Amino acid sequence: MTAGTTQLHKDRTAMRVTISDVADALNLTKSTVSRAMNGYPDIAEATQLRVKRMAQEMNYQPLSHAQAIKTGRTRSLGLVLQLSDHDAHRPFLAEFLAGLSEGASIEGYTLTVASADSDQHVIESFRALLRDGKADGFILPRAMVDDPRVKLLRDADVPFVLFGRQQNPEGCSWFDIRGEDAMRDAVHHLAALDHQRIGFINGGTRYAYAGLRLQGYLDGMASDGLSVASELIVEDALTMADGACAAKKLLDAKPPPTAIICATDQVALGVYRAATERGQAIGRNLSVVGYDGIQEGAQAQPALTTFSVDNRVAGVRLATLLIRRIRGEPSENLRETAAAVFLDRGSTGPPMGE
Amino acid sequence: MTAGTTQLHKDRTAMRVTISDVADALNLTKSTVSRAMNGYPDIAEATQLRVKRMAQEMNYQPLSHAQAIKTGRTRSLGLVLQLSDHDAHRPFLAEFLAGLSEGASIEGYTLTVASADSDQHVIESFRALLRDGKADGFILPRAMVDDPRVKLLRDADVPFVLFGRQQNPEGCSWFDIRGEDAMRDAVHHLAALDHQRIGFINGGTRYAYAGLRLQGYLDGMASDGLSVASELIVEDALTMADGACAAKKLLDAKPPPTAIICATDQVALGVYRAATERGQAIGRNLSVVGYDGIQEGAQAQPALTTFSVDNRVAGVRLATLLIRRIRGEPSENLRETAAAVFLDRGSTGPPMGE
DNA sequence: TCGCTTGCCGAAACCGGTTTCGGAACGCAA
DNA sequence: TTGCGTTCCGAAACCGGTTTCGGCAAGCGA
Repeated sequence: MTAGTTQLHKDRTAMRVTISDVADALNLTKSTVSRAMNGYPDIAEATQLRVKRMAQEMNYQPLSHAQAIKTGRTRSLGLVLQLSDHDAHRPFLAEFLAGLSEGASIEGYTLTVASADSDQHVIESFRALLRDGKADGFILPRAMVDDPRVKLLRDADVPFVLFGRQQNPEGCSWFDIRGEDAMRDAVHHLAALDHQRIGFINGGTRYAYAGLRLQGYLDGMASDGLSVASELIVEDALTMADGACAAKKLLDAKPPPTAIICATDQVALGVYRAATERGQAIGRNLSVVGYDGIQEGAQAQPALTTFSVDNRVAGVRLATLLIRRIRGEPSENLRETAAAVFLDRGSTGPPMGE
Repeated sequence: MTAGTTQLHKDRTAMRVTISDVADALNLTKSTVSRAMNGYPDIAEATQLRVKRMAQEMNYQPLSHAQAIKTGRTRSLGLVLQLSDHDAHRPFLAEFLAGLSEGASIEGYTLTVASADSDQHVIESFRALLRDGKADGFILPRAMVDDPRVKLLRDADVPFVLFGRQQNPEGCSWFDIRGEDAMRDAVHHLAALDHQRIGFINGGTRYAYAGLRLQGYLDGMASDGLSVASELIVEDALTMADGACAAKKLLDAKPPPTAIICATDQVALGVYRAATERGQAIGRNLSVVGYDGIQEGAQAQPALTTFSVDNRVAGVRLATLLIRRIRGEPSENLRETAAAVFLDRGSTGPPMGE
């Protein structure tokens, strides 16, 4: 009785099954069980099987912090959020976290989250988490162009994975969405509608994605035989307000663009605002394409045509990549990209001759 | 040389200062150092001081997972996010996390985050985190009316704190914003503008806050001598769409309300949409008051009058309360509430006689 | 002066694992 | 048979802490 097979034991450690329990049950020593569990070659295959089966049966799982004391690794992934970041990524955070913790838990890892409000504090967080063995490696959200986190962790030989790519790939692993492909596709989409003057509002230049997306836009324009006008390109727009401001500038060009591609949905919504203020009808007088797939875009009038990014999947992939990295796979084997999904909604249409 | 005082050690454990190092430096045994650090009474006060000073000087900090193996506690706070939750709380998440990890790190704790997509999985996450010593206690965001998490953790005698209050307070600690006061103040604000027919759209009834806010609304109406019309109250609106739907229902009442108080900003923005579709001008034909202080409210036209909640502070408070709870303080000493801050913006005005 | 408490600390066991080392048992060739 | 190399596992040390236990020395009263 009392056994409470799956209860949240009141009496703490009372009923944890330890490695010794398993060893006793098999008439082996704990050293043998340990080596069997960890796949050491000097254990007979039959024994290894017996041990693993029994462990399964007894529901034994080694205590991560007990192994950590010897191995130094505690089966947890570190994530340091940088808050001074404008709010752009906040809507993604929940899904991203869900993905990370899902990917982590599949392999028996957990996720440790810290936050910091400056580059300096991010570094300090890394150090503290490592020092205390609270993280075996790190996920770096929002890869930056000259990322100080990368420099640090690479030099220190600490495993990490980036959400986003890196110019100098040495020692870097990553998962990323091919934003450049999306921008190129956006151009094609608009060109197919007969747009000629297509503007581009890019995101924060400190982020690695900006360079890629700009290139995608340029490639698209070139491959469609469209000429690129420098006055139709604005860089470094982060917020909705930035987007509105940039849109005004673009709409003041002469001739103005008939379509604007935005590196982020936030910015695209800013374009909505600016255009609406000028009495331009989105999707008719002005076509807009965004990127990210944030919810506000779906609710805008008309719904924003955009490329949606699955941040949950990104989290899952990043977690599994990091775990493989921690387990010793070389970083160059651990690089993945995926495509964004085009959502053709209401904010594009053929250009209006006026 | 090479010492690399504060480097992110490449060579792993190589240079960690252990309890034995401190003991050697003082010509004491590690048992003495341990007891001194933990304030055992059988250590001379002078010795305790010497030890602590030396520890400070040598930058010694016990390895949490080394102590955990004996004590069972690992100095980390658990947070299990429930994703099936509609997206309402997502914008808050970043600030909330920042607050939590800030409050945690002040006391040398870290934050472990997991996620789940059902009540059942939440429970399993709790269990897994406890089992592996990944959490000494839990923060429970979004207190629910009959919260299964509370039942479980209370019975299991695991420390936890709620963001939100609980009807049956036994064993519960919490931090909460007094939404009922806000709703009451909203009524007063509108009554002072001469509104008589004031509608109320409440949030999800499964959440603990809904009951409180409704009561606040009712109290406010009563204390201002206004009569409450049941057709002007809608419960259980979670999303913007719900808000729009509820608003339509209210506006169909005869006579319709001249003002609507919403338990959340999300819902208030839904009211915006519904009202605008009917050609009602917010702030003129219809006054609206929200609650939460989300960013979209500030950008709406006109800016939404609301009560802003500081989720970062909430996180800090919750973390420190939980740590005190873990350290043994009785739960009834660990209950705090704070006021929301009224943001008088553009969405309210005197009722228009028509 | 003696015995007994009390204050303070060291010795050693312990926590739940990992890892090194050595040796028993076995197979096989000489 | 002996000798030798493998295969496989047990014994024991170890990781960095905590905690129990016991003993020494000082302090105290008789």
